[in-house]
Amino acid sequence: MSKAFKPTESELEILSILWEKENATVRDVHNVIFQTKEVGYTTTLKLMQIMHEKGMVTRDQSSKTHIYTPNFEQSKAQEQYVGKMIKTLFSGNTAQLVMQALGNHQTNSTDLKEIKDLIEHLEKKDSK
Amino acid sequence: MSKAFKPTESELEILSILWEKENATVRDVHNVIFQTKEVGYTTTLKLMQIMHEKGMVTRDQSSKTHIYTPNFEQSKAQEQYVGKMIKTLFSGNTAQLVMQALGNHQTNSTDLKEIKDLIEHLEKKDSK
DNA sequence: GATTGCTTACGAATTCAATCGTAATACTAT
DNA sequence: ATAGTATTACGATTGAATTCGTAAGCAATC
Repeated sequence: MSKAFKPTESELEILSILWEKENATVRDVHNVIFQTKEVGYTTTLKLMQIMHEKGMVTRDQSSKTHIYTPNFEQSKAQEQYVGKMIKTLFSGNTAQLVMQALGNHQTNSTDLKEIKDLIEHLEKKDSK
Repeated sequence: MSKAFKPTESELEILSILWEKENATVRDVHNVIFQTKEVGYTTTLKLMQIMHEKGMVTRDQSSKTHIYTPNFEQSKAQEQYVGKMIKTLFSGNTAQLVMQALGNHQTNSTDLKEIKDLIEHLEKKDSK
């Protein structure tokens, strides 16, 4: 089993911004968070410092304004959370999660086709 | 927007058991939790009492041993968590979540067919 | 070279989740 | 009835997450 990766709510929010942007300064991150949450700059700073201590992010401090980079693959987090979600929220029923996701969230036709291809691939595998 | 529903880790675990069983006593819930987690009975009790205070569960206290029932639809929780997950873990890409789920978790052929039907239905809708 | 404005560093306070011990209460079987 | 067992109630503790205030450092500008 790979190392347990268990960011808190706030940490996950910051990570998601870092994943999106590849890397970012505290100011960058704070600006995004501040759009939806009234929170002080030093709060964001502190959180990111703690994340650094925990090894969740790397930081380049060569210039005065530090630049943070996520230290975990987004895909790892995805795997973990999807698994947990299927278990605790969908009683292990993967198909139900899939249907819920597709039913409630827009998906373009290219992506739909891609999913269909995957399913057909799985069906073949299944039958042999 | 419906009321914010934000159970803690432990509360979600308890809810998932209640959803599974329709309703349950503290003992029932504790037995399940205890299989994977060394935790005292009164801890589970306390958690469920707090959940009751918060209105997350209803309890029938007509007999000495109370019976708890979840006060939120599982489907509501699913909706909310799936939405949040797509946003923070998949940068809004629903298809990616679907592929991740299908790729990493067993799904039987009946379910696969059902998903395919849904997709075809969506494609029709899309094109008109 | 003073002033202004960001930035980091750090400590402290606050809040909250989780855990458990103990006591009171009800139920069961002897 | 009494002893034994299971349940609820409740308070207290612990540890972690979150928040922010203040100080100190650095850089650009007047």
